[in-house]
Amino acid sequence: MGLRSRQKKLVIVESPTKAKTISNFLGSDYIVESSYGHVRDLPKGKLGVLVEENFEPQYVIPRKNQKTVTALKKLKAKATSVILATDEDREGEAIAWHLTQALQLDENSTERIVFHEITEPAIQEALLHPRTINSNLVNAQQARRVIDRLVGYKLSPFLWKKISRGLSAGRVQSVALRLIVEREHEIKDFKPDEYWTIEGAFTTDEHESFEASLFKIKGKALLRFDIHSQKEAEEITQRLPSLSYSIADVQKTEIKKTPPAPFTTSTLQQEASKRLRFSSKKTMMLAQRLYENGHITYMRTDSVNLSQESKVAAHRWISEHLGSAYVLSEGRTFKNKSRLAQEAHEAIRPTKPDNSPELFTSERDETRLYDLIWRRFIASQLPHARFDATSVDVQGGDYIFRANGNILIFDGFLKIWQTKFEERNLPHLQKDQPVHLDKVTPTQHFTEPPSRYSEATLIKTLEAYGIGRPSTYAPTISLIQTRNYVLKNAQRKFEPTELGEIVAKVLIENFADIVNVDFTATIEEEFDTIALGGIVWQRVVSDFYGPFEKNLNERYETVSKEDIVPEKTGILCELCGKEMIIKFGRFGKFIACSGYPECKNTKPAHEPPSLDMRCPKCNVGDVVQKRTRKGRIFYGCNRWPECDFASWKNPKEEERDKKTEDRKEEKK
DNA sequence: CAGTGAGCGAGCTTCCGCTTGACTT
Repeated sequence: MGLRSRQKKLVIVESPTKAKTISNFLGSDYIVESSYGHVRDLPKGKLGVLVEENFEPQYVIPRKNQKTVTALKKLKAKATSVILATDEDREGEAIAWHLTQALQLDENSTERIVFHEITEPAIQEALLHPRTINSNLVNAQQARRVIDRLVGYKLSPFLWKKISRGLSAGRVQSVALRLIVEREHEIKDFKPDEYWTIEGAFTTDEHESFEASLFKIKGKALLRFDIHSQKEAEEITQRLPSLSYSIADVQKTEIKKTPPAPFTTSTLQQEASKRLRFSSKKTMMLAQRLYENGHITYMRTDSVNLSQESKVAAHRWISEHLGSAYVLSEGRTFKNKSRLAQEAHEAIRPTKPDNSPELFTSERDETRLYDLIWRRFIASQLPHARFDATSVDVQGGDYIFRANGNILIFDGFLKIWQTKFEERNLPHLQKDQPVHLDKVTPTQHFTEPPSRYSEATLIKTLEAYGIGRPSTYAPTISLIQTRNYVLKNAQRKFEPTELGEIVAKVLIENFADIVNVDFTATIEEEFDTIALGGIVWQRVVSDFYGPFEKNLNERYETVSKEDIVPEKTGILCELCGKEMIIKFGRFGKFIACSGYPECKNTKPAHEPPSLDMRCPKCNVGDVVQKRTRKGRIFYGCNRWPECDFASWKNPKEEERDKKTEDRKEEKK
């Protein structure tokens, strides 16, 4: 036994599930183990970057990784050799390199293998062509890590000093916050613009009716604001009834709708939020369970690749259950959008496509998420949907109306993946056929402000800018909420808190180019140059840090706490007579006595919004709207703590509901 | 269901991106 185990080779990957899969392919000559992600990192308690010594990182093995490293060291001692088989990207290469350092392996001779899919032939093939660690790729990761550390650990203390302790800033979280804050400003500044549309109801001689919208006047297509007022709309509508109308043109085309790609982390989080109302955190927790129980492939991915086997399995399921009309002759392939997407990774899909959700029994939410993943995958291998689109122009004098018809002729992937679309039926119409205008309806519209970000749209936006990774979308969204920078309102949309507004303002005014959506994209280009061996990584860090540090030092001097949150109020303390001043805490501004700690008098800086009704409990105070620590709205008496009335429901609405109930009772 | 800050001065707060269990209430 001892002799046998000494002959084994140790293969290290990053996750235990991947280890198990590969172990099944490799048999008894190999032992496959997992590193559980990065084994070394910068220390949590200090900067950990020796800026003056060419940005030398001071890596440590965090306590929680000690056990893993000790175990791997033991296995290494018994093994004939070690093979590093982590992902073929920047982070994967760095994990491999940190392993050589933590396990005292020779980084220039330790075997490094990569594969483009986790199948037996692919892994056997990879074992035949080992390489060594690509230090350029490792260095690109070090630059990324060090810049993130410098930004985070230099900007956060600035906020502690100038605003309040415990705050944070970073390349990713601060841009997320900025997006939410700036969207709020756009909404606040929005001025609605009026415009009108004119609809006509037509009938044919055969008494078939249809609707069309005014589309052209004197050969000129109407733009959105061409009819800007009621007066303009009425001028047009007056002229229309007296004209005689006929069909000027009929165009028929076939429209194809292609199925969406199978899920990545980002699109899964978006759809689960939209369709199931799951937070990204909940989605990831459920997906992790599905993954660990072998039901789905890995849930942190930005790739839309599908293995050939999975396509074959989908093909089989489709032909058995949906019939030959739904079978594609060849599997459908999707292109990866993300520049950093990993060819070796797959989209999130069911591991056994035959396990359709009806057969699936487990916790309800888990099943619903599986159902979503399964449908999206099957749909991706179905034919496109086809529509007959008809466009009909109706002319009367100088005026042309247009009607659009849309009829589904083949549902294709829509059979499995339902999406909203409107079918609109038009009667059979021919060119030059006369029609009658029965009714003209002018409609007033107003442009609407952009909508606040939801989890879904925020993740979509961050991903589009290349900010954050599949493993960080959900944690980032949690972080800006636990920091009290943003809240989710009743519609599950993000609104900045007073604190979030102030933090964003300070960062934008003083560190504009860092909390910018383009910052990540710009440095990613630099990281690419490092990865190709075009520049040393410390040079990139130094070019960034020089100007950054200079600016930071200046801002420490020039930005005063008093400018950010002025303290003066002019109010005198009713307990001790000293002046009351504005203080800034975790929950925003509040008013406190300047005699602290002798006098601990405080009051809220903002009066809570009043419902303008008597407190139902004490009949003396007024009911006001307040928020709990977590941000949830509740209603209480303004005489608190003398009166302890509190309710989740709006007591005014409750009263009204009760009255209508009573009226119903009376009628009976 | 309803909060919050400083200090002799020590020690701490904080980033992003990999990956899962292991402290206890």
